[in-house]
Amino acid sequence: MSTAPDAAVPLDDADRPSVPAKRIAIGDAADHVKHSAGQPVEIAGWLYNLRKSGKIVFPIVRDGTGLLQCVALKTALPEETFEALKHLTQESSLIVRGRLRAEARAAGGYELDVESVDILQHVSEEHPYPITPKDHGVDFLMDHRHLWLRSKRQHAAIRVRHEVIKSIRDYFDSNGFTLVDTPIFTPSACEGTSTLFEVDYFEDEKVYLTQSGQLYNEANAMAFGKVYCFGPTFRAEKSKTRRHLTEFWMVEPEMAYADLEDVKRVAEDLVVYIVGRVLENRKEELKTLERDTSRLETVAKPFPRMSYDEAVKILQSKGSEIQWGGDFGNTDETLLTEDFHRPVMVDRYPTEIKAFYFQPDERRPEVALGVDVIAPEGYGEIIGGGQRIHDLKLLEQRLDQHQLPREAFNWYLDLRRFGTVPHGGFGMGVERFVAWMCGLEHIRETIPYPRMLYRTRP
RNA sequence: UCCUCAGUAGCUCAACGGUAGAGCAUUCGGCUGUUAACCGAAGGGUUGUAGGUUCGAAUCCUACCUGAGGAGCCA
Repeated sequence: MSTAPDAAVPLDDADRPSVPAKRIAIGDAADHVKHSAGQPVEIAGWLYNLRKSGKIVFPIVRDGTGLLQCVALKTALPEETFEALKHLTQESSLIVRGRLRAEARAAGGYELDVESVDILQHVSEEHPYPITPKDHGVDFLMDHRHLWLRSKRQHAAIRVRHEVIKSIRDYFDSNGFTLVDTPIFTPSACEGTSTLFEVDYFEDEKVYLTQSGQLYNEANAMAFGKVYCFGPTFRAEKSKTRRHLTEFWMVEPEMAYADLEDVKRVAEDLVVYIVGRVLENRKEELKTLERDTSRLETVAKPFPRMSYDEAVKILQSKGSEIQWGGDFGNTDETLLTEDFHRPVMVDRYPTEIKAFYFQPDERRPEVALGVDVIAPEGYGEIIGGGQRIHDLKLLEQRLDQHQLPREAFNWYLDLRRFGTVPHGGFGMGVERFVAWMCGLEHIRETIPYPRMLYRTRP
């Protein structure tokens, strides 16, 4: 379709309305009724569902901004128009014209009295739209993800995602951060731990899809002071859980002249800001998703803070098998947050289980100045970050300990040779955040086209 | 990679060793206020694949394929 959104669609003369109708979005229905009630309007959309009863038909139209019930009366319309509407199939594309009014009996509160209709495409009866208003299984829905996005719940989740992303950008843009994007093709592992997707790069060369922009972020922070990058990230781990994707979006701020406490302050501030924006601007979507928003309204500063040492003690007292030195499993994370209605910040993890670039605590080198923010309600780690090593000697030592090739990190070591300063930052996973906002069981519904262990289509 | 569970009509499921069935979707008919509308009728099947047990297998057994959930790893 090359038709521009506002272009007029050719009409048969018989159907041409006597008064030109103004194209409006369903989302603006309330506004229209308030200010221009009685004026003819047209809605360009798709048939969501249709109920009929003899001489009256109720087509429900969606246009991407909402759903609108229309009413077509046999007595008020030409025979062909009424019959065409009566037999219209799900997801057929159409433009309806008529008068809009408030109507308590219609879902959404507004209703359009149909005066004329253009049907752009009547979906064939031989191959009807596969997603019916009844229940479907996950496998079937995932195979039809390109169509599933038209459904109410999926639509709502993606709009919440949009709000989360926009508020992340707004937060950093209005707090002195510069967007400096980092490459997606990278020559080697950023952290040396997770598995990477390997890509053929012309003749003889291999590159990898980025698993974090952090190392480049550190260079950018030394150039701009406060920066963030925001893009897709790839992990070739064979994780098969409801919290994992192989391709996901991550925002990573990095600040020069910053320590662990600065990192914690920004992380907390950011989370509170996003939650506030979602609650303010996505009420309808959260309602569609049946999200209990009281669990989000309690998200305010300050977040409970604890050290890794304390967290281990709490977990042990709650019956966890965890020993000092181990990383938290998903059940551990849920246990840690169950007494709070806010995200929990845990800092000073064992240096052993953290990436090579984490700054060890001067007084206790066995712990690193890293912090994780764990979301409540079992949504797990949404933020991980901390203070980076700024001392050249120490960083070289850590590279050796991790058996990482010094040569590949030479440019990274330059950052410690030329005006090194304490600095830090974190990464926040967008999809886990959105899953938490929406109260979703599975992360796959938070991204339009999820890429998972055994699913790369559509 | 490991463990557990599931594949029956386009979809969601039932039938659990003895004639494969219902709801939705589709088609036809009825209904002027429906809310996943309702009522009546019709069409629609190599029960994931291959083998085995049995007089008889959707059902029991074996292997494989596909999917889901969990573990580990992580955001």
